[in-house]
Amino acid sequence: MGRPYEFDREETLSKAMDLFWEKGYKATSIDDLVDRMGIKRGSIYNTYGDKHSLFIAAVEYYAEEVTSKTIKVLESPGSPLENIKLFFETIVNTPPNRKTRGCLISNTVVELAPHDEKVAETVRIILEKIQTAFLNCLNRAVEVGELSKDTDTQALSHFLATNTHGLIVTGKSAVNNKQMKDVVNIILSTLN
Amino acid sequence: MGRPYEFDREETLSKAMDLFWEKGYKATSIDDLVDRMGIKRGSIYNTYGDKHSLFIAAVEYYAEEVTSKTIKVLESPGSPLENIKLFFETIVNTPPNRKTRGCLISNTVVELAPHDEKVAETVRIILEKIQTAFLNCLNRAVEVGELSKDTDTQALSHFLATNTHGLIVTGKSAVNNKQMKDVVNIILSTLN
DNA sequence: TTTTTAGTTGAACAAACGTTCAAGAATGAA
DNA sequence: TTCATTCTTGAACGTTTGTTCAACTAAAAA
Repeated sequence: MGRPYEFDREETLSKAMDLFWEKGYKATSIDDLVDRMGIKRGSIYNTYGDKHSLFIAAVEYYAEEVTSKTIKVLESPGSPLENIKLFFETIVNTPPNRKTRGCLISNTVVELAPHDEKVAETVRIILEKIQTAFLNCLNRAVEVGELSKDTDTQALSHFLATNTHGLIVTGKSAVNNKQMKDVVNIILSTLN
Repeated sequence: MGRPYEFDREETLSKAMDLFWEKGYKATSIDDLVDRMGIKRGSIYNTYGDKHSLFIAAVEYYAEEVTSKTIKVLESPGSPLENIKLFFETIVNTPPNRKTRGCLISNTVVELAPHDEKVAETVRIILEKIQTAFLNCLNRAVEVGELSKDTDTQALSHFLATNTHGLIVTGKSAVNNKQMKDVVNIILSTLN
């Protein structure tokens, strides 16, 4: 068996995720991670491998813990269009200090994905899940009669995914909430 | 007087801008800059100051050379709504290898602005210019009767700015063009 | 021609970087 | 108790990082 871990491997991964989310990949050093995770360098390498592997693990953990919970709103019972509204309201109502973090996935698409095929692939899978969640939600809206039968749900789902990115980036540059609410109203007005 | 420069200070700044645009701030080292700019370390420091100052100069140069040219489409005579259509078509029709670079301003908003007040302020001014260009264009659309008089052009301008960010981020993750065209059609459909 | 000014060059710097590793410590199995 | 296994620890590694600087070189001014 050998000596057992003295730390919770999920808890420390969650802390690493938080730090990467806040600072990005390049700006986060192993020293920073040691401080935040509360375990020594050796334990990080022994448990998660090198920095790159740890980052990918963090992104995947983010997808499981953060993204999939956000997506659940779209899958919940009740009015699909109301769910989409809630989804965007959640983004807009993120507290200012959290808003500057944006979303680890968007951040990674911008910072790392263009130069790192492994990361790009990891992120692509997650983005596809989000877009599929929008699509399913829109298709259900058609089914329950909230959208007309000739709606191009495929196109609309891409539109909503694009606006999700857009709002998250906008939110990073300390924009006032009224502006973001206005934008959300226009997004929602396209769903008729 | 002293010894004259042996290089064109604007040309080398343009090369630095290209590299920061491609790789981001943190991932670009002084060595990388020496290679790309074709001048020695000392000349870089002597001419532009440290890495941070050079980066801000590069962002400002980008605003002058790239952003303001893109914005000019919105200000050109003729149909304002047609100009907006051209603006978004330019984004969608960016060749794939260039598309992964995205936009230096968006990239900077995501990577650096949240942790660097100086950079954040530089970028904020540029974002405001873009948004104002949209606003002016929309107001002109109202004037010439392409939009009804009760249009909330302020809100719409924020919507268009958000979608610009969204499309640029989407374009970074090697998405197919058909999807982006679909999104642009929906964006344009909100202008009635 | 001499002096002053100012850009060029390459070596050098300390600090920060990601990574490795041998020694120590805690567990279950023999 | 001894052994094998495996996590913990802290020191150490070689690179890469951003930055500085003294020596050199080219032009204009005296």
